[in-house]
Amino acid sequence: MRLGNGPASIGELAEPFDMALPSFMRHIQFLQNSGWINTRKEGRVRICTLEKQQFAIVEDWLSEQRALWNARTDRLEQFVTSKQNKDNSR
Amino acid sequence: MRLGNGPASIGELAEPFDMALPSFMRHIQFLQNSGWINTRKEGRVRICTLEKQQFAIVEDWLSEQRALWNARTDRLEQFVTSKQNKDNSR
DNA sequence: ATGATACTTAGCTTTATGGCTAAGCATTCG
DNA sequence: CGAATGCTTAGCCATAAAGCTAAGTATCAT
Repeated sequence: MRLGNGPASIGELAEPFDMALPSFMRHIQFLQNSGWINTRKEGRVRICTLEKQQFAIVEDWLSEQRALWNARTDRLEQFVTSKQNKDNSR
Repeated sequence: MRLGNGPASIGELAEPFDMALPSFMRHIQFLQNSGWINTRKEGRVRICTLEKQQFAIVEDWLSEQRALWNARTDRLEQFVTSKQNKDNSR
């Protein structure tokens, strides 16, 4: 959430958490390895930024999947409905 | 992905995986506790279905967050640009 | 040049995770 | 009724995760 406001240093990100810095760093590294954030070193400070494209990718994937599911559900409902109509018309 | 096609039994879902059934069950339970799927018992068979709303919630959250970030970035760019203009007009 | 700052690295400990087998319990088939 | 099927429960084990402290390194400020 914090990174949504723009870049921040490790120290700033870690500050609200009751956790030793090395422990916090591993979370940062994990997020970077997973492609959610990027980091660069500015002097002795490491700056973190959000990898916004990654979030766009996830959103697109979700959107696509849901569209597929819904299309399938629609076809199923259509089938059930048409079957009902046939039965009713007997 | 399989559940996107419609409901399926534990056995059917587990079949492609080289994993003992109890182990697989824990994955199912985890997904259910996390709200991604739902299950019901039909005779001795347990049927799993996708909790589509959950995916919609995530998609909405992502969409909202990204909109916020982009709005902020836009304002930042606008600020930088307007500052540039002032500097240029001296 | 020294001390302070902001991470980093190394190494350790505790706990959680993810897997297994064996045995149990309903439900369905013959 | 007895056997087969489809999970479930119980209990165990190996490994990975997530934390810590202590010590190290590279900047920055004086």
